[in-house]
Amino acid sequence: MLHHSILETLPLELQKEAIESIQVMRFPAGKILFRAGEHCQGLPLMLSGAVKVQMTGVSGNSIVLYRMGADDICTLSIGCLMTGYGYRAEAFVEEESEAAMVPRGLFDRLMDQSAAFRLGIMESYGRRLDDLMLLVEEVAFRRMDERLEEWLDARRSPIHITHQELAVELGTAREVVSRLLKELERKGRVHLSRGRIDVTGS
Amino acid sequence: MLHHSILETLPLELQKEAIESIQVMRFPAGKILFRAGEHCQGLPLMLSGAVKVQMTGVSGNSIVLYRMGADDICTLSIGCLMTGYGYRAEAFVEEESEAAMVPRGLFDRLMDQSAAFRLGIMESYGRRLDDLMLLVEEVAFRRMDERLEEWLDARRSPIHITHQELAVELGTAREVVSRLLKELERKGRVHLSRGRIDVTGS
DNA sequence: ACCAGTTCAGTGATAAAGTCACACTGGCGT
DNA sequence: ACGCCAGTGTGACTTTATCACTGAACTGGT
Repeated sequence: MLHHSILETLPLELQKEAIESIQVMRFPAGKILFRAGEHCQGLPLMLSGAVKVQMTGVSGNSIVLYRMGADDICTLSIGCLMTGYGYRAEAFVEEESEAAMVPRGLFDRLMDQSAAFRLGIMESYGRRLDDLMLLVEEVAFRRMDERLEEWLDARRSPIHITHQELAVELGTAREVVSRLLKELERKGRVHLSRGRIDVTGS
Repeated sequence: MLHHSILETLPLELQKEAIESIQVMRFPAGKILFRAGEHCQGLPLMLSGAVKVQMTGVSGNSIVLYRMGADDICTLSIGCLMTGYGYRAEAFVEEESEAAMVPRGLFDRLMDQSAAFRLGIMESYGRRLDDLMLLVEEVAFRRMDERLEEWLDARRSPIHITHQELAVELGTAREVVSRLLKELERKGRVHLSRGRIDVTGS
């Protein structure tokens, strides 16, 4: 049930407890894992799939902060659990995912007794910190046309996405994305249709 | 020697080891704790003072990411230690600071044996994550004039800072700060002189 | 006190990005 | 076939970023 997750590396005794007290949940694509303001219901340790975490500003604009994948633990949930404050961001399941929901007591015991688990936690934190630092730099200083082109080049055509969704990926306005894409189409780099972008390598 | 730091809460045995293997260092204001690209020389656990962490983009522009204060552990250093990569940011001492430099071995032992220490680490990580998420939102969506006014209102006049330094605080260009400040001066909100801003409440 | 060098600040011109308002269009359900 | 509406295109305007340059304020040396 625990696949190849970090939980498999636990000493047998702990593993037994883990299997008893952990609930493995399966989330379909499109599901909302949590919303801003909600309180933490347990610590998701991702076993498979992909979840994007995004935040909505006071202005109503949103931006994708980072993504979680297998073996990531939701660091935001740890924070909520510790402080008792609600989430500041929201999480969407992008690909069907499985997560082990670790209860508080077990989390504390794992932190206490498994160096491998601690390492996993710190790696998750490290990745998040890194992702966010890079994002700050991007948003603060890089040009939108460059960022858009990189984003497009990083996936395989055809890309199924609306301009609005793409704007949230980049943290900008829908109109900006529409205009930049149109410009790329004029240059022959892409072909646009409703909800779809074909990148024509040339 | 360890003041009121988290290290005081350790069981006696560990505290003894800590006192033996930890070097308490004192950094004068202005000192550079580390630069981008450098490798980690030990884990600073702040005992007092204030350190700002900032990052420089490829464009050459810089932005202040967050600040560390008493009882913060440098999460960036943990990351460097774990991964072996160099720092992605640089750290400047703002106020004379003291930090306990925790060697790798002791860090592992503390993580293993002290729940309080683990909690401290997770709190530091949580604060950093929070700071960065808020910053992303600010930089991506908020107006510069508002952010500047808030920044000014959050300190007490007179403020000794150059426009360039203030631009790094906000993650923008020096000219933008100069123009916005001039505008505020026209409105009678501030009085400007070289390296100094007087906020005239009105 | 004067000068040279350097840092800091101000500003015009222009480009990029964000905002607001509104028109158009492709696809879906009835 | 029609209406509906999410998705897209675009003009007009504002805000922010960038480039290039000027001048003012401080520094240290003579």
